[in-house]
Amino acid sequence: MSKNTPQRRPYQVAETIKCWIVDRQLKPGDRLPSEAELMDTLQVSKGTVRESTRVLEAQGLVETRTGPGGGAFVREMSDAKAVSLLSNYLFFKDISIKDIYQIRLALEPELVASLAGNVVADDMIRLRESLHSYTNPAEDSETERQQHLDALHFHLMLAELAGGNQLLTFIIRFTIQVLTDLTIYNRLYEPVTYDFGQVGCRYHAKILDAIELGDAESAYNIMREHMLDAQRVMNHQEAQVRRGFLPELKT
Amino acid sequence: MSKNTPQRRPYQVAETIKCWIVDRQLKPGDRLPSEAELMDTLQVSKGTVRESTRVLEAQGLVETRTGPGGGAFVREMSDAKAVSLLSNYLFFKDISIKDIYQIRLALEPELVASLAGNVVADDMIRLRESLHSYTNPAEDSETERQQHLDALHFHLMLAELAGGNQLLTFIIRFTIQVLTDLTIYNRLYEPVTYDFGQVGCRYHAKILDAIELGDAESAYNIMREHMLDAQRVMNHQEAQVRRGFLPELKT
DNA sequence: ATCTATTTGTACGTATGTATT
DNA sequence: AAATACATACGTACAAATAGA
Repeated sequence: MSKNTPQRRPYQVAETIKCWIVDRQLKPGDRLPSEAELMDTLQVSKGTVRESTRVLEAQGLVETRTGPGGGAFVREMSDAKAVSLLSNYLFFKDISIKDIYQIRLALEPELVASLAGNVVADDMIRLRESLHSYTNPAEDSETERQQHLDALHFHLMLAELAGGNQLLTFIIRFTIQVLTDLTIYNRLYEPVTYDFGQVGCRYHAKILDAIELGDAESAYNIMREHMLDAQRVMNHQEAQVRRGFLPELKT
Repeated sequence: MSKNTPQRRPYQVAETIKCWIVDRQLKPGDRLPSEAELMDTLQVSKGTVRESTRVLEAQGLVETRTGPGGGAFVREMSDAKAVSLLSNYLFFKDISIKDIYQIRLALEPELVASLAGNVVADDMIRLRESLHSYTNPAEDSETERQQHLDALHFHLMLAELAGGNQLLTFIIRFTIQVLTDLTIYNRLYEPVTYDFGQVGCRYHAKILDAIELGDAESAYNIMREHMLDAQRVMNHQEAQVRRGFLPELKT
């Protein structure tokens, strides 16, 4: 143990604080010691303390506020931050549209099956209303694009309702985020030889019916068909996922 | 836009550097400007530059080396880092064993189906050999535990082979990592009323056969049965996933 | 509304450690 | 072995934000 890891101080400090969070069972909102206190108890300089809090902040574990009563506070990582960090992981890897659809094909049927019979009336209404946006054919390509986004948003709403499995929700959210970004920036889905809005709407309506009836199997099967359908069209899309970082959000 | 975001300088700098990476198409290994250069061109102090570097490092985008020719270098985020960041996201969320298995049930059949007929002989041999570890019943509980870990590792090996879809690989890797940690720390799978090693081995062997034959459908079905089987046992495991952070690795 | 106290945020100077040449 | 080039760490001073009197 002589020539040990030359681990930098800021990371030692960050690890120490993570241990505190675990051991003392700190909850989101709990305050960490002030910079001055940390400097004192850990015997490090101000700069080092600040670098460690930046690390924890970047990892989504804390947020900092200025002023009296300010400081670093434990925080539950936001969905957006998690999505952003995962796209950093994929930045140098080539993810294709096909890859995204392979995952959607596997997960979304499972999702709606677990949703069947477990959606409150209020949410059912919201879901049904969202379909209006793309029941009718689009007139221009701009509203067409908007319809695609709304259709994607429908899947997002479904994912959000699966409070039961938050990891599942997150993964689906991520895939949809990728497709949404593509639709916005790259004008995916064009040229349209296939009416996504119309066909999608029919599938979505049938899925909602099955969910409302509590028919998990039907919901599963219809969603699987829907995804297979989309996948077939998408297989011609060889486009690689855009290389870019998601902006750091202020939330 | 008057009272705009009071975004902190280190984050502005980090964003700027991210833009450089995108615009100049920097690759892993490429060097960023030195601290002194950054101070000069961005007109910020040393402390600010260092804080931004820590942020990028924490997000897995760069690594830093000391000495001449040292500095900050673009880096492809390691798998371990990505797993670690995602578990930060889930830290305050309650993920159960059931949740993990719901995802495995959906994804792993899809995985082996895409693997069918696409595994080179060399890898097939490695896979087959790994089965030896748990073909025979364990004598003591310690080797039993090791068998479970080896069986999980088998699934990990499968995931690694799916070079085609790296997002899929990552997600599966993550679920297996969670279960591995649980087996190590929490002594999951005990008491054993069901012989995981034996049953698992039979499934694994059959899956390998199907993969070798290029029979995607069989591979899919067998894996699905395997997962359903495991899920049934696991549904009694109400254990929540351990709260803890993965250690920052030096790699 | 103004002041004041608290706490983070930024800048700058200096010294030390580390690896390459 | 020595000089060089770079990150790492420390300390201080001051600016900015915010809550409370």
